[in-house]
Amino acid sequence: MDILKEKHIPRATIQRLAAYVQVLENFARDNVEVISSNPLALASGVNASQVRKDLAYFGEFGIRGVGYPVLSLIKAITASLGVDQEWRMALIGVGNLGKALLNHDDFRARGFNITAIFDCDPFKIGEIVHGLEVRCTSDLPRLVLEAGIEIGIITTPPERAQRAAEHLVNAGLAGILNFAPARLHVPEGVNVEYVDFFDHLYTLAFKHSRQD
Amino acid sequence: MDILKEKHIPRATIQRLAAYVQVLENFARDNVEVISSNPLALASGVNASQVRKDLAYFGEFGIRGVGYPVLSLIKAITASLGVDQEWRMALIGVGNLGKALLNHDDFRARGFNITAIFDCDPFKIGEIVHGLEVRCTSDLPRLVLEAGIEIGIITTPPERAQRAAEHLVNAGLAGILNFAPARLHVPEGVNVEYVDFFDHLYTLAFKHSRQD
DNA sequence: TGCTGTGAAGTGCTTCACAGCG
DNA sequence: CGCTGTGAAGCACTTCACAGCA
Repeated sequence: MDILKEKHIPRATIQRLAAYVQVLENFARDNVEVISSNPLALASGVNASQVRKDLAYFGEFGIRGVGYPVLSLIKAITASLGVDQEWRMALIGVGNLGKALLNHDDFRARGFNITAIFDCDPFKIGEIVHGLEVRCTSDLPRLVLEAGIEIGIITTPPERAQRAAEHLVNAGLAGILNFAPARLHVPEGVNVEYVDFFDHLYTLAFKHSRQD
Repeated sequence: MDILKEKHIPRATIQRLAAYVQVLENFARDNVEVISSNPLALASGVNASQVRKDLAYFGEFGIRGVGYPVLSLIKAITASLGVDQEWRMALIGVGNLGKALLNHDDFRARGFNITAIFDCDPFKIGEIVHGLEVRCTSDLPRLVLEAGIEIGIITTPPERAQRAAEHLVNAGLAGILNFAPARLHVPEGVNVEYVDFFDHLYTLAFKHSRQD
């Protein structure tokens, strides 16, 4: 593939690549050295052509007649997505969910570090959670610059989510992971990802209602 | 629309309906009584035709020349999705994330109740978390029947997620919300929804890498 | 020979454009 | 007149089918 031609990559492809990494890591743990698109597709729950097309967006990682070397494929995918480097994140909203995410070691293990935490509740400011001091959101711009933060996480109640987003945008962040059940309005160029448990619960409830 | 004709409804539509409910609840809070597809679309971040088409899958809820009555539209959507009733859920894996979800009052507020919790760590069994006793997974089938549980939540580490899924399927559950970073293999007819934080983080990282 | 990489065909979701109704 | 509801057109993603290479 022409490396100069920045082809559009479907959002669904990115999501599947994340899944491939998961299953490839399992194969690697079981000392599988080479895998072809078929078993990889089976384990990921998708079509084999889909796997090949997804991977081909980023380069030619396979060996014809053989398959894909597992370890180098993991590296190729993570490098293509830009997740082979460290990412620093700020979290706004140190409630139950925020605290759980701070204790969730998987983030750090995959290179996503929460390095600063914020809350606008004066009773929380100064508290130490998981080794980090809770700061006032007014300190955000300074800390973003000092700590090289690139992604913001919102774990506030829904009614405070929009304000939190504005704080993050004003501090210069262009990527937001929103756990609050609210739609955010942000300027062009700022990316928001919604982690919405109710999306998923509603889907399950709907399918359950229909099946019986 | 013909109520007898069970048209296929796109998965994306269900997700958007969950978003519409969120923004409609905000409008209701601000005492907006009627809303047309345009502002609803704007607030939800989608196209106005999309809104109308999504709603039309389930019936004719609008008044031509006027718009949609906010309160009755919320009721119509939740009823269509089957989320106007109580849903009972079992949770497997009482770690940090599991405990955070137990403390997350929004679930209960929207009719999704976690009524039984399980872990296979013998040190955790018997512990009381958020008013519920941690049980051994061997008790699952009995409690599912007794408590009328319909949805299972997996918050175990990834290597135990598949076993947890098998416990849930064996107990007769057909809906699983999986928070573990692992793909699950389940029989036909069982629905799995993946809440994968890394999906979203990878997407943000990828877009960020490309934009600069 | 076997499996990748990829144009072409197929499918399904989204957007348009307007008829229809309050 | 304004906004909904909807067939038709457009667009994007998925799957097929096979050429091409190890």
